[in-house]
Amino acid sequence: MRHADQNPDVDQLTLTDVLAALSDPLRVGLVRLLADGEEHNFGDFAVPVAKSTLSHHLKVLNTAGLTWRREEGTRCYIRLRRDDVDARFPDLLDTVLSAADRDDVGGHVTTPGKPAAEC
Amino acid sequence: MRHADQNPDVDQLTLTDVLAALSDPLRVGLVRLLADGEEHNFGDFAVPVAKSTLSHHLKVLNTAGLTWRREEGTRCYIRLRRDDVDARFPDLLDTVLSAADRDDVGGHVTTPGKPAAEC
DNA sequence: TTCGATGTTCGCTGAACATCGAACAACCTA
DNA sequence: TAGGTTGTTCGATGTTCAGCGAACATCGAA
Repeated sequence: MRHADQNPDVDQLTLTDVLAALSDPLRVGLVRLLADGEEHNFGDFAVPVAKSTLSHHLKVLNTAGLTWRREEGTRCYIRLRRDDVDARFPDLLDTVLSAADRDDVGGHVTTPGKPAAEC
Repeated sequence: MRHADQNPDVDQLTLTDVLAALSDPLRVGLVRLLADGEEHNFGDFAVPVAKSTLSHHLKVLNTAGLTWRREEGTRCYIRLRRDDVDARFPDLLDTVLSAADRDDVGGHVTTPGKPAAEC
């Protein structure tokens, strides 16, 4: 269940890798969901692709340094690496997320039932 | 000398296309040079690739909506579409250019002799 | 131990992309 | 008219990428 090179070091992040990771609508949709700051796992993403494809996209986000992942038993929890990305590329994530929200980029990425939370 | 679909309309620009165009170090280098706001042509770019490759990259930037091009005789003048991009995706270009400057992304893209200008 | 849930990895495919050199078109100039 | 300059387009080549299903590993629960 482990990736070869997970959670790269902050100073290994490159601008072009981050931009490449964000140049796919599905991945932008994932990042928008992750932008709540919470930890998520696969079940939290309702995407119109096979689970192997979802795994691939989440791996791209992780190796680009956009997400942090942590394993617990058979689940892996994923969270946006906002502070690290902000430290490395100030304002980039905010700017992209704002634009993505305005245009609803990756809007086909939703959450399933998600029981209204806050309880 | 004409491209099929040049200078796309402002509201045709998509976030992911722009980010994809900016996910290549060479193209980021070109954009950094273009960030002076001036018009440039091929001769202004000293890049370590064949001229057909340079043509390709400039076309990618143009179809993504990042540059404006204008033909005059046998030369084509290229300029950054900063106002349009800013209108469509506020702060994005500034943010990316700042990060690119800090990391010197695309630093291998330079200007040749460039006779000190301002005369 | 057996089953279900959760993700990863492994081929595999078709599409897209970066790169080159060569050929071409358009224009300017001598 | 003959060259030279400027940039585009056209194969060709090799790489990367998105996508799938199938197989696998791991864990918790029955």
